[in-house]
Amino acid sequence: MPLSPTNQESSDVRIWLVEDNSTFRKTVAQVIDRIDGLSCERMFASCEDALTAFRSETPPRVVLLDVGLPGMSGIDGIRAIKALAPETQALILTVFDDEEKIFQAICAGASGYLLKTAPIEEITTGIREVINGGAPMNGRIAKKVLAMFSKIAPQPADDYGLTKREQKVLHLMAEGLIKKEIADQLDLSFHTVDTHLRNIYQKLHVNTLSGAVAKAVREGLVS
Amino acid sequence: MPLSPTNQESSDVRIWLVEDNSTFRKTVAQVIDRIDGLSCERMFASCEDALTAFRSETPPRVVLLDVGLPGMSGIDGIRAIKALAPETQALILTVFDDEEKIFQAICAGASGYLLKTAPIEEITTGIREVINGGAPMNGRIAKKVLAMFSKIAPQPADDYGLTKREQKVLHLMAEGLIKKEIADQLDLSFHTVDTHLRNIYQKLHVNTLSGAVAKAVREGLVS
DNA sequence: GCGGAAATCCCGTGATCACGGGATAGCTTT
DNA sequence: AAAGCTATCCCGTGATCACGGGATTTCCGC
Repeated sequence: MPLSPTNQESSDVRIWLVEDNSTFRKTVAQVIDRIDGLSCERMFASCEDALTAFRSETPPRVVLLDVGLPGMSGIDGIRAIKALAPETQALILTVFDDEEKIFQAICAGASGYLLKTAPIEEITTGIREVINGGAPMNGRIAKKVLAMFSKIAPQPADDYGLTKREQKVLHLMAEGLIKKEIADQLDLSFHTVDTHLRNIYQKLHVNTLSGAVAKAVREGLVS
Repeated sequence: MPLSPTNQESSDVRIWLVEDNSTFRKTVAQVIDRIDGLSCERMFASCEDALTAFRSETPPRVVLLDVGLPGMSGIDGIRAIKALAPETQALILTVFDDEEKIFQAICAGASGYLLKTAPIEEITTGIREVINGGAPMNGRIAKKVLAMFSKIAPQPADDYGLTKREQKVLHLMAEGLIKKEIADQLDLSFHTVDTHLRNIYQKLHVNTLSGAVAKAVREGLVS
């Protein structure tokens, strides 16, 4: 005799699933439903269908998305879902583990990245993690995220020995001001600004204003 | 009767530990040694001591580092260790979970970020993970990493309706070329480049070349 | 097939820039 | 005290830019 007639859906964490492969979809749904406290409430075969539901129903706590969907991709799906329901945590569930996909998914607002090739329990533990404020990721994925991070983030960035004044001039140039305006703003003569600029050219090894500004912005020499 | 006289250190994964609190250091070492296949071979109270060993001995597979060490910090320690032994995986083990520390640690080359406040088993599972090519992170940390990532990375970025040709011109401008040079390179007349540039100014709402280039570089309109 | 956008080309003028020459004053380093 | 760097200022010239006018062709959508 069961302990309760099991009608506690109201307290279950609601989960939606977007996956075009019906076999895999059903398997995942079953696994989720078997977990206490989780309920795979809705399933969709496409982002378009899911978005319709997001527009008309109470959004779930968590949504699992495949990447390789017909029509709108899971990546774009995340973006759209996040726009409609920022509180919903989106988890990517896919076979792709290339940096490009991971990168795009994270930037679109994914809260985690699970691999279909992993044991299915990783999905349920992943869901638990994301509910607890975590960001579940397959180990290899996490490694790649860190690698990408340290790659894109830090430029030790020479300042090319620019003086304070030169930096200031360069900064205002990157704002689109012309020499005369900079001179006014810094309460200098036009000629002074001109001289500073010449020194900047020399130090940055450029000979045009656009080149200097581009280099400055690219390498973070200016705000 | 034990199955073997336990002298298989040679096949154990060697781990070093850098932690100034002697109590915690011994605890962690014990926990690690108790795990089959892991051996906490050396312990240090400072990065300086550890670095001496890194210079004279065979580097370990994994090194655990505290952040708040006297003398050289664990962050700088990672950088130094990675320079001496790029193959060694460095794990941060600390009480700090602020974005700045995490950020710096990752950029220094950390392979994971474990919290002292977490159950101690997380340390051993973390070591296993990193050995298997993963990047162990506390859930909250992982979340923060993703958040930072999507913040610093890429803006959806309007292209301001720039045409192909305009983009190309803008790109070359950001390389520091002058109109004449661009005209030559694209096999165009000077006047054409000039016209394109005017249209660019209009679309970007700027009225100087430097302003356009700065905007383009800042918003990723050009490579 | 007709309008519109994109891409191409042209002229001229006044503003701005790049860079060649300078110079002076203050401050640090030696 | 001399040397070196920074910051400031000045002149002039030729190159380049910004922008006001145009113009023609091609291609795409309706």
